[in-house]
Amino acid sequence: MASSTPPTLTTSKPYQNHHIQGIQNHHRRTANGHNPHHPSPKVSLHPPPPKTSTANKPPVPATAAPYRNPNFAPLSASKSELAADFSGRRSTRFVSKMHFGRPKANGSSKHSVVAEDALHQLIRCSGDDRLIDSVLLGFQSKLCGSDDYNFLFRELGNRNESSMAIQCFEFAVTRERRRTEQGKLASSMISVLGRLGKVELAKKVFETAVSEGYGNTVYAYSALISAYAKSGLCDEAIKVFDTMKLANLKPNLVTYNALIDACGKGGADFKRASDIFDDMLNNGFQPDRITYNSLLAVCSGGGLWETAMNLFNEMSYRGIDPDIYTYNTLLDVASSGGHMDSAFRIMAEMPTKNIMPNEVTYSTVIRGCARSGRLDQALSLVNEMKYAGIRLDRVSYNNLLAIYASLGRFEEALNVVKEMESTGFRKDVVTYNALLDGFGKQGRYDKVKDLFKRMKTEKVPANLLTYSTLISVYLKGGLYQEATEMYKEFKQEGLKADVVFYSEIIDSLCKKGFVESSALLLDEMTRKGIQPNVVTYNSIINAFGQSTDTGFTVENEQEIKCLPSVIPEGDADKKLDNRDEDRIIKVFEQLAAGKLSIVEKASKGRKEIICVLGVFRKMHELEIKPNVVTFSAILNACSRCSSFEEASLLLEELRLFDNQVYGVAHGLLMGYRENVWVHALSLFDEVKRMDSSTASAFYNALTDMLWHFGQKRGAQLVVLEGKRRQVWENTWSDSCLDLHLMSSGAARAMVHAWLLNICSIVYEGHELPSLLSILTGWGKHSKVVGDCALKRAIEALLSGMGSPFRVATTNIGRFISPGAMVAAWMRESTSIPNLLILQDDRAYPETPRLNHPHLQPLSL
DNA sequence: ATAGGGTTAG
Repeated sequence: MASSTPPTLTTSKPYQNHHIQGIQNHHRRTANGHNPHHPSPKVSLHPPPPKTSTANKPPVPATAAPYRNPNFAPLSASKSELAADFSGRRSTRFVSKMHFGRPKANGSSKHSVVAEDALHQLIRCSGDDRLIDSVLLGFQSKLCGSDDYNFLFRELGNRNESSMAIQCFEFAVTRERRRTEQGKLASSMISVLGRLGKVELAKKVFETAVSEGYGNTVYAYSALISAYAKSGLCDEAIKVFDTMKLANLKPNLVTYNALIDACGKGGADFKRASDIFDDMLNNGFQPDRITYNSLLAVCSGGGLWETAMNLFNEMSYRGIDPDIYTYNTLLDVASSGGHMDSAFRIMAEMPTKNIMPNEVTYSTVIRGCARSGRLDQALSLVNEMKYAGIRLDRVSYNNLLAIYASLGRFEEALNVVKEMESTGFRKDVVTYNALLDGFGKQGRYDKVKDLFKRMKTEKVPANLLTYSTLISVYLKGGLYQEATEMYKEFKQEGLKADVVFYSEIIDSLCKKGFVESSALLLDEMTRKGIQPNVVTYNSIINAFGQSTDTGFTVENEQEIKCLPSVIPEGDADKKLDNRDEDRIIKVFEQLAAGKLSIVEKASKGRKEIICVLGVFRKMHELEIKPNVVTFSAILNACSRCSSFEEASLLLEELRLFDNQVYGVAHGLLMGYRENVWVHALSLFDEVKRMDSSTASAFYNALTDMLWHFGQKRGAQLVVLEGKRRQVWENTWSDSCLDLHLMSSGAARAMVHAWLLNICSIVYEGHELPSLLSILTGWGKHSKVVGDCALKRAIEALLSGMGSPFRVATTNIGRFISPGAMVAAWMRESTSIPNLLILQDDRAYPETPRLNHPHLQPLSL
């Protein structure tokens, strides 16, 4: 396929990033691979045949077992890497997920009773180094070897006495003569520190051990790798691994497993993990269950559902039985990617394999349900869980109350809190943050203030998240005074802002229309050494053209410049240094004082595009990789442009970021549909690998943009392709059309196609169902300003055609008409089909050379 | 050496 690339797709790029290489690589592979392209993009107005999914069935091994079964999707498949790259999962996720000090599951500790004695005596002399040494001296002869010391290190660590643990370690290691025993002590100490998240201390112990001559063991290296893994420091773990090879030590299975684990916890691309896996195979190691479980965890971070399924199948092919970890991790991949039907199927399969779902299983799937809006299912799972005799733990409770709180169902949320407390769990910071967020989003500022006070009286310390939640709640509510107070308190507490903190403030300001102030903070965070990420940028790009009541001016124009790169570097630096200011405070105080006010609309548009282009420039400078959300945002921004010229400035950004996406968007926009359709299809293949809301958002953005600029037929083709791929998970039947997940452009294109289909039923002399209905919901998925109420757009469309559809009295998001009336309307006028058939404003004849046989014109 | 929780874009 696609060997002759049209010129639009080969334009050179300002910088080659992995993403673009990923796409190219991917295409090379799939072109020869086992996963042939969609056979025919022939457009039909009829619903596609039900998708026959093979993803869930284990492939049948072709012949006698090869070393690696070629039937399985290659582990090093670049498509996985691409999907991970493209989907824009948050990179900070794993750090926030860590919980250190989780007690070890296997309770078979090999320590002696004496060790427990020693522990208690040691704890009593906390803080007195000499006393500690004398206690240790007293026990020296009675403690038996590394098992006892391991116990001491771990227990002291769990009691927040890691410096005492290290003292014990030093005591033991200096009195130990045997190298191997010293080595064991060191590995044990390293892994204890690692588990506590004290990776720097672990590293120190390791380095000392190496220089003293007892640390050069595969165990010490593996322990350090694992320590980095637990802190999500994948790069560091890999560095240790490389050093290990240089030191002529052979990694073992545990080393490899720890390294793969590091990839998962560090949010690395799947490619990295699979390279390690390949290296492992090449060195003659057979992967075990933990290897696969760790690989599955990498999929979870990258949202790689297909890859996870392949791995799961590959496991059974190798005869490795899944365990509860396998299932829970697999469920995590499914649930976090929105594949809830698969999640339920897998969960139902567990008991048949004699693996019973536990509280982790349930909370994983419940969370997935909640995220994909399946509230009823989430709640019935909670009941199922209770019925099965699985007690809710802290995570489950917090999970559940967060679901209620986020829906504004506070009574139920508070009931969960009560139940949680009656079970013996006190409210923790997670509980409070969820409640604050929930009440805040509903504008219940009285409750927010109340809760925050309660938090203090109950001595639950507020953390970074608490403050960032509060600040953005107040900003979005226009309570600038309160936002300022919270920010001041946050600084007083000595908490450090991070990228998420800034991003949230930036987003809140954007949502209030203060795009330029946001750009200012973007500038400041960079200077303070906090790297903005793609989410930060996407917030600002999304804000482009979103009109709000509030514009932006400053009393002193010189004071604020939104285009950091335009200011000569030196000047800008000097400005900041001279004042040593905190711009957040400055912006907040201006807001509170009402000094940021409305600006003339015409000049606002111009200012904004300059500002956003400056933001793009900085994104390039920092080499921040855009993701599909960025692309959707750019396309949505195009839809908000009033002129083609303005839109092309934005499209140019798309081109600089990604030629394939640009090629498709631009090609369809310009009417080169026939030439780019093959590329469009392969782009849609990529998009379909993402979670469903990401995928539908992209389709929505692309169709809105095409529709906005008059390429209605192109928009329709995209929509039909999306429908074929079940992007919107919606129904299309002869009696009902469900548009509720679609943007207004996509929905309108869809309505045309659907009515045309109805028309053909009528013209063929068949009877229509007695009632036809079109569901719109509330149209929150369209980003086109002034066009954003899907319902209104559809209403206008339907009435404009003189159709008999009317809003249902029982459901304002639904248009209905008796089938007979629709049939009468269609028969009445011969011009209906012409009304329904969409045309592109710009269309070019097909280039004969690229005339693909499957690109036939749409026919009735 | 392996599993679930709270924060940012859509």
